[in-house]
Amino acid sequence: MTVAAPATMRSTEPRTPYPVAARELLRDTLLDAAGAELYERRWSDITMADIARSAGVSRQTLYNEFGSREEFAQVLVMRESDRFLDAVEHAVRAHLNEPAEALAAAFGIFLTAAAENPLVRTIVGGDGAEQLLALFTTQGKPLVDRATERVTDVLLSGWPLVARQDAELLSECLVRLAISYAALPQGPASMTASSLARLLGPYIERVVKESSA
Amino acid sequence: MTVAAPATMRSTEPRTPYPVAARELLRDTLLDAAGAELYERRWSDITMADIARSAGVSRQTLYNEFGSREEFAQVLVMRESDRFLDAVEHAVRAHLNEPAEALAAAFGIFLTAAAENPLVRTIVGGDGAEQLLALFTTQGKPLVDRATERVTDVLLSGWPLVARQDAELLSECLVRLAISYAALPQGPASMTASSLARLLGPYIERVVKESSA
DNA sequence: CACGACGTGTCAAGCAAGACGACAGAATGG
DNA sequence: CCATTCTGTCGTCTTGCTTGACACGTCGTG
Repeated sequence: MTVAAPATMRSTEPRTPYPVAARELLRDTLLDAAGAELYERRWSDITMADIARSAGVSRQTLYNEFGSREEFAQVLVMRESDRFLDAVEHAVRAHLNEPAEALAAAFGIFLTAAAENPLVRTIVGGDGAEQLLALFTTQGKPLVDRATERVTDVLLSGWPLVARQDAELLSECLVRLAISYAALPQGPASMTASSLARLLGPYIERVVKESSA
Repeated sequence: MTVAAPATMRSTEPRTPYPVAARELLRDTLLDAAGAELYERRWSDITMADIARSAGVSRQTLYNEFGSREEFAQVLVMRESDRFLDAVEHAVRAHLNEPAEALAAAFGIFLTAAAENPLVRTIVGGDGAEQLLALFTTQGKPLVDRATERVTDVLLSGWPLVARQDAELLSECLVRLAISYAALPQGPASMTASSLARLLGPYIERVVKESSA
């Protein structure tokens, strides 16, 4: 029962000053508003005015904060992908001893989550989300780069002896495969996950083994 | 694994508009700042300027938001007590079938949490917190009233047939006893809790029985 | 006792962020 | 082809936070 000393009261941790927190809150509120709208309408039917109103803010502030509809969508997608990466990271850390298992678990988690995620569903499933879809594919460089970087970091922190180049190659391919299967699923998530584990298992075993030799 | 659909994305729930959330955030940040300061210094050594600075805000906004040092302290204490009441509420709901047990559990939780809570510790333990102490006792009407009301609500929602008057009497006495034992502990928390359960058990059994008759 | 130092509470002026209204340009649909 | 609607931008107005100043009361010190 830790109600007695809430996290906000630990003196050692650096509490975020209000101005910073307020800005963060503003951006989050706007992104959340968009997310909520996406639950009901498709992206092409949601106007900037809708998002601003839904966040309780003027359209101008939305533009001040994000520049344009494009950029806003970019950030929205980015934030969502970060959440996926959190889950993936967690899954990998739970299987540090069996690399292939880690891969299967991470992919399983990812694909399951993706299948349920409303943002992903609206993109994959329906019309009117072409703009968003592009952010994962043709315009997806920022996303792929960032995701690759994060996955690389996870790999290197979990298996420090693996060569960075190997980790980067693996990460990028994983990210691309993840996006591909999220966009166009093939059979159940666990099946896909284990298939990929079989496919990439040998490579993983190899680089891990080499590193520990 | 619910990472896929974060709570902030449920369309049905009423998302809080930014202006409201920002205000809330401002107040919380200030209160948290005070809490953090209380970890290190005593209340009488903490200036309004300290709190404002620690929250990353000007002294004036602190005054705009809370009026005076007194009022600020009042709110601070109030918020903390609300957290305790959350814990108590939770404990009670876990023992809806055995009223006396519920009482013992709630008191046990409460006293244990109070003993560990930094705010309470600074008030009970040391000098320089007389102003805060007063808010629990001589100036404690708002706190006692509010706490009594909340406890009454919990009781009535758990045992709907109990007469409101009985619940109110019991609640007020419980609140007052809780404050008293928090301010001046007597032996271990569990001991005190069971003693009180023995003391008030008969009354509780009585009103519950009467109500179900 | 008088004095300076310090904290509270208040005020006015300055400034930055958001709200509001309006507009050009592009896309959409009747 | 015209009307509508949305995007993106601009200028003005309002609001809220900041800054600096000051009166007042309290405390510790010479």
